[in-house]
Amino acid sequence: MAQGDATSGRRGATIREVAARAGVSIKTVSRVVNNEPNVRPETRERVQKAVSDLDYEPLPAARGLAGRRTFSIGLLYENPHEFSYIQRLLEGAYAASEKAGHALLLRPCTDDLTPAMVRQFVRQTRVDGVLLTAPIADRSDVTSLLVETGIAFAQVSPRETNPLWTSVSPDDAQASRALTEYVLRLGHRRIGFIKGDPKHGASHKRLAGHLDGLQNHGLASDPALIVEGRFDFDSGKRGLHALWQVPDPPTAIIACNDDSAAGVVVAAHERGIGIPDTLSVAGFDDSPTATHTWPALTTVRQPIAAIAFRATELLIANIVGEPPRQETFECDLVARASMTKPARLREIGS
Amino acid sequence: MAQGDATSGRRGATIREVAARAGVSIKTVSRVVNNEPNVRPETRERVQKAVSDLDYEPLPAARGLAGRRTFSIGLLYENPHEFSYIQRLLEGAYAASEKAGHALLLRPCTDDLTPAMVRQFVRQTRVDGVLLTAPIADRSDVTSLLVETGIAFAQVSPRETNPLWTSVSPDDAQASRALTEYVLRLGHRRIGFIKGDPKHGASHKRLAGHLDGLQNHGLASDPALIVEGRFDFDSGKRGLHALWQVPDPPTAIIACNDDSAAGVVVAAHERGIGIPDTLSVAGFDDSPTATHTWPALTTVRQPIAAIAFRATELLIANIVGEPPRQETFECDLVARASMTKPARLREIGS
DNA sequence: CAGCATGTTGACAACGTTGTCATCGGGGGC
DNA sequence: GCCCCCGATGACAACGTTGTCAACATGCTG
Repeated sequence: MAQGDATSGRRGATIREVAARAGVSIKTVSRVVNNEPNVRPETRERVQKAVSDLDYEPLPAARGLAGRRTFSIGLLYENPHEFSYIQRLLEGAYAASEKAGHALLLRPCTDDLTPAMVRQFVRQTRVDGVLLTAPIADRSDVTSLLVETGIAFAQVSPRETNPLWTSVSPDDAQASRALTEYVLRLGHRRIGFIKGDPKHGASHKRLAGHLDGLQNHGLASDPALIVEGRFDFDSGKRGLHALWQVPDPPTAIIACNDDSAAGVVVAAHERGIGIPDTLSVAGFDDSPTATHTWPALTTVRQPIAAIAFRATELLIANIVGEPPRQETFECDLVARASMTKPARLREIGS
Repeated sequence: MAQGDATSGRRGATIREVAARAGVSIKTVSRVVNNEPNVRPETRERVQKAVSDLDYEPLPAARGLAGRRTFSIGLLYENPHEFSYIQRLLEGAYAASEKAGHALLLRPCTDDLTPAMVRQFVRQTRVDGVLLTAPIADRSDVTSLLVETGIAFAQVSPRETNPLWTSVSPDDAQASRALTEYVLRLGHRRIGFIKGDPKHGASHKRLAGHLDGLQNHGLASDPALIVEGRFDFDSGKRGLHALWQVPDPPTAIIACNDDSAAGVVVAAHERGIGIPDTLSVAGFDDSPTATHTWPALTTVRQPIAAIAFRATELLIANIVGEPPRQETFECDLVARASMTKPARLREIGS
């Protein structure tokens, strides 16, 4: 099977030829190919041999026409700030699709996405289901449309889960709490926080986790230390400027993703603020950016490829009748040079 | 899913219903929908009205089965170092696919891609054609396979063009020459060059353009100033270390992409080399990285979304019988803070 | 005015698979 | 020993569209 097939590579074998070679009806071939029950093991084996002998591959168009399934799923995503995020997501989604023999259809979106556009995509492609990635996963007009039209879907990193819908998310709140507690353990007491894009559920969860972490250590949060952001580099720069104007400024800043953390680092350089000497910085996502800043960023690694893989698996399972599930993945703290003990503690030794 | 009940609008109109409403045969509807000639304008209009009244959308599966086309194209790409590159490429390819009413099927690849894998992808999905992005565009085993099996394809940024094949590329050599001449005009005479991944045609073209630029100014290239690289951040760091060991080190470094240029910048910081005071740096691609380093990178903007858009258009045109074409896009120099005149010239004024 | 090319339209047969239902046998309950 | 049930298999009709080819109308040529 390593070399080009002996049969004319032009047109593939049909189910009829397989059936003839195995000495069974086409229906039986169909059963074997689709892993249906009620086929004698001996027959199944014979058919499988014929299939591989002829290098038979069922024609998706014919399957789609005769059955109801197209064996393809759509992936809706909004052009994100961190390109590596969507890239790893695609990787995971593709791997799961391929494993299940499904095609992955792309549908890049912008923030002016309307339900009508989703409807057209679905009607045009006839995908069996769609993967909704954040922040589209939280568009209730989109989910309503899909529920109404009976199209299966799975949410990746939605803000809220719904027991009737399939969803897979990182445990953002927990990860953020752990990061905050790590910062506190290093000795920081004034911690700035730059929020993420409010459209993304992750932004809210990360803030909530941060506040939890502070509370766990008996600290009240200072509203002046929490500033707006939108997940982009400039947000980080603006965030630093805002936080540096606060009387008694922070000794550490947590930004809601690596891009904005990189913005903090660069803005700090521009103002001559030493990192991590004067200011420690951390981000989220462990994107390439995290290791390309100087110094490299302490961050939280999010297994987004695994999350997308699982979401795709669950989506396909749901399409074939499994009940919806909601799952959560743990994230890991990645300590790097951008964050150390505060100067106060370093000076007095320890 | 258990919700098989056909609520309103679940199932779209068929060509038969459209034909009945317009008072014509299904074949005529087919002609109108496919923009075929030989339909009276009056009839065409009547059919179009029926189509929009019923919100008719032809079923791809049925079209694929009856005709030969699936109205879908595959996109093969290798997980790149610069994620934004592939992201913008997807954007362009999607836009063109959508405009032409085609679906875009994703096929992420790794560097262990074999022709057999491509073959399986094509046979499984039955795409009408594939878009080969660099460096896969240069895999002669892959192009041979596609030629043999008669699958249309278009190359994005191949190393060499072939008059028989469709390809679209940036004018890397010209852009690189322009960048080098820009650096020379600033007054630099010792220019380091960090090569890109040799698998990519762009790497070779950028080097060639650089050498051309030097030659145009009557300068010989110093082999010690040209070092290996692979388009990644670490290449840039290694490149700086290597170039800094050269007696009479460069006052400017051109890296073959922004990621490796960012590596140069960070490595320089680590060694206390001031940028751009002591060393000027430039990259290629104008990725987000270019504005996220400190200082921001002088670079060459490559209109990759437009390139992908055009490649997709040409691919689809080729599928319907147009002859192959080879096109080139110009690139723009983007000057930023990472590159200035050499210190030598700044000190003596001007 | 006959004859012929050309434009417009429709009837019908594919296309390759799955869904439905019928058929055939054999094993177990009574 | 009879009957029923169920597992295994196949015949055949969809599924919704396009390709082929024939039929008919129209306008132009000679």
